[in-house]
Amino acid sequence: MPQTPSTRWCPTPEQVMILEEMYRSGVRTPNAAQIQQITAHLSFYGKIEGKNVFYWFQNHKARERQKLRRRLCRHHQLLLLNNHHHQQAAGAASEDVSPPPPSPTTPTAAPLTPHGLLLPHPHTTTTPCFIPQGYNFHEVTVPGLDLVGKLDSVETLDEDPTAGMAAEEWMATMDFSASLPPCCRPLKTLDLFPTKSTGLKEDCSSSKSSSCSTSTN
Amino acid sequence: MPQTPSTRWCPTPEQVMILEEMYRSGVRTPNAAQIQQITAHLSFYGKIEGKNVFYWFQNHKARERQKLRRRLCRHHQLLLLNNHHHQQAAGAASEDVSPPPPSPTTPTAAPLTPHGLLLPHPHTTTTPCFIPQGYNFHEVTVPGLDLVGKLDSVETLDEDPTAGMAAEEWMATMDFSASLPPCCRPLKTLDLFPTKSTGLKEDCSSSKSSSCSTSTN
DNA sequence: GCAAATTAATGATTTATTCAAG
DNA sequence: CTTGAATAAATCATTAATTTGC
Repeated sequence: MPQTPSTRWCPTPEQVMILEEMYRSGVRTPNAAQIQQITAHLSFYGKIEGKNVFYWFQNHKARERQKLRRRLCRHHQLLLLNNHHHQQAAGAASEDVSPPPPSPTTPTAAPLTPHGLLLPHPHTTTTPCFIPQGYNFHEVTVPGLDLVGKLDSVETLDEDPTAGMAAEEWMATMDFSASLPPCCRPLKTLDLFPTKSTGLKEDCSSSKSSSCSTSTN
Repeated sequence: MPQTPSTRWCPTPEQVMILEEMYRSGVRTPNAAQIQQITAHLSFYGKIEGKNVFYWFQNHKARERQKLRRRLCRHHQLLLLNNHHHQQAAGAASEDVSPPPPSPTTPTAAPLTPHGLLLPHPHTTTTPCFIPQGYNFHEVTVPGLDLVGKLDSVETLDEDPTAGMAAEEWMATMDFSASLPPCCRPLKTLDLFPTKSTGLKEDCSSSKSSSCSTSTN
């Protein structure tokens, strides 16, 4: 018998297909209920857990972003190079970089508080490379698709407790604290247990400069 | 009646005290079972959920690290300054930087827990600034404490499926996919739903240089 | 004293980074 | 090398402290 329980989830092609379709349709950070539904749906095609769905979207989102970033970076560098060498090099970009919409009238006003005060900590981070602030590569919601269905159809609660939920919060929907035996309420003494040792990282003058640097590993 | 449901958890002093005590005792990233127990314990003192415990440890860990980092930074800068000016300035440090023990013969062996368990992946990251690799500021386990108790006492399973679990994984312990009504297996069509728009950030050549830079606002 | 205005803490979310299985 | 899994860092957002003018 296979004694290797295969520690990690191995998605079937159908599962991947469906997940990708959902992603393409705009799903990025499904909430608890949505993850439940997706999981239930995909479990028809193979073994799957909620956390698999959760991680999949997390990873896919991150890696799409990273991919795009890399592409834009390459594009940028090419442009610089071309500008430098004074060559026109029409369609030289090796990959079709989806044209970043300049977002003509992005309100992105300065961090002015409703009180009319300058914010002490301008969260509008330093304008990256040349990526427009509000540019989201895949937020477009293709309305004609019905692979991705109404995920919040069950239980049309009016109060909808898990309304704005997203990401990790889904883990909180089931308050399992009630699933404990009633005997462990005042649990007077607890023993200590080991923890993972993670040393300090980061520097005083952190200069990450990581992304897009054609890592030659 | 208070119509403000108070979206976020407001820990009671007792809860904070206990959590801090646990942290001091070495708890850093409790796993699902541990979180369950802690939650059950703390729920005696006030409303609390598992995710609150999870977040608390996450935040506390991060912020302790950050605090220490800052202190070390200041210390470092002071040292540099003093070395530069060739002044001895004995105890000039404005804050008591917990002296990073040079640990002459720190066996800093792999993260071996008191239980004799090897931790999954030590994440021995790139050596930062000047912080010794295996230096964990609060990993010391004070053995005489019984505020923190044996958290993994319930259910001494032999197979122990959630053995090396930690952090977010606790959310996966309850495979709620089974808690769904059996009717929703092949869920043929799902409707799309809106997602939060989160734009790109980060740069190609990111140079944040944020921390420790005595911001003169 | 107090209440609006700010600031500091900190709970909650999202993003980036890293590890390692396949 | 791809990608599932896990963790850390960054960020957002709300509450508590604290300040400030009256």
